[in-house]
Amino acid sequence: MSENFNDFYYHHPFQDHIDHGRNSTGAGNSSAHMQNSSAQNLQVIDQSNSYLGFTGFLHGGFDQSVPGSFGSSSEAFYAVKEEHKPAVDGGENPTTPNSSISSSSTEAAAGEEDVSKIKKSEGKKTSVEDHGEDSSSKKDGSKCKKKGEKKQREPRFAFMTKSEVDHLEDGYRWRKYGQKAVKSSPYPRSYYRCTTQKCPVKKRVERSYQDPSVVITTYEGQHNHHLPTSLRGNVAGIFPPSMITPPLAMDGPPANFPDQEMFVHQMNPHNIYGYGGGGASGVYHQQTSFARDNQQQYQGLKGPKCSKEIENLEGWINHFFNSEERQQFVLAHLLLGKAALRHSDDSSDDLNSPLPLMSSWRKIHPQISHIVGPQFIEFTLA
DNA sequence: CGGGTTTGACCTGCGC
DNA sequence: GCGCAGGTCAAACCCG
Ligand SMILES: [Zn+2]
Repeated sequence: MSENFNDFYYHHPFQDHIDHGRNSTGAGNSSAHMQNSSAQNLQVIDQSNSYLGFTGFLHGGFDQSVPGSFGSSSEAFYAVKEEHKPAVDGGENPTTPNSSISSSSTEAAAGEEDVSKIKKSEGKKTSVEDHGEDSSSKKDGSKCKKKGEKKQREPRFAFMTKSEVDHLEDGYRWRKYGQKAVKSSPYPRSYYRCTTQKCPVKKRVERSYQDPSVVITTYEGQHNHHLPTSLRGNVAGIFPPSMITPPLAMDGPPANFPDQEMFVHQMNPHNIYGYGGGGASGVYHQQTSFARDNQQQYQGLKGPKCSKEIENLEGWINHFFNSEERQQFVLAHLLLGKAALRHSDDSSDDLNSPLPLMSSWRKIHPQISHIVGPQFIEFTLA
């Protein structure tokens, strides 16, 4: 009952020296086949309230008609957050889901270590080992950076997921290539790279030091291949095959997709893993509801106010929905974001009613097939 | 053995 | 220039 998640509030100045011991690092369960740790732990997530917030935080994506003085460079920050509680077992016990969207005007300050600190250069590796014979120095700093060929940071997508498992299964295979201690956090950050050859995608995984139950996964880059067949089954049930296929088929997505995105998302791993069963239709199981009284807790969250943001979001939702884009997570989050957005913006609706109403979701996106219970929605993306 | 994880060294950008 | 912090590398391990 102790809702200690009020600190979800993203970035935080660094003045918390929470160096209480060090969490046992990697936790080791990073086996490619998640199953093991996925299911059991999620039970832990037992909040008494549910809420969802959406934060639109962009800059550079399009004219900064957004009031607040956000970010600094061309960064965008979106945050969708939701808390849920496994009210499933045995059926559902709707606990009077309140609905509300937190929207404060705080400079969301993109996650300090996640988004804002993205540096531009990192292409240091030199795959050309042409040096002479000696070259005793290992990697040596003499990297011949190809002129202006510096790889710029690609879009990043960060997800905050409430989970006991550090490394969440997402359908792709990853190889860990590093781990570092995070500045003011007892938890380490792990670096992974997609094992598919030639695929540039990387991701970082770290546990929030503010809320240890939350895992922050940051993806960088786009896969240039489809999901490994071996693992496909695990997510096939979540997203339609059409979204797991060729990426390059993009038909000109809205040009204003933010450079970086931050999604604060909390979902039940159960939905992801345990869902593969179906495999037939793409279903994204998401529990959602709103709690208005939590509102003030999220000063860092705010709903988008300018219609531009909405259009932008809309454009992307459609894009990901219609194209072969396989950013399933992105779509899921965009939908969630839109839902939140709609709710906050459209205050004409009674915020007291739970969002999970067919009519509500229909408005958000027509393709959503049906809803399961007041706190559980089922997006059938097909 | 092949493929993934560990883990300390090494790089690099940045602020002081 | 130094030191810090985020990122990478890669040799040493681990494990099926
Ligand atoms: Zn990949």
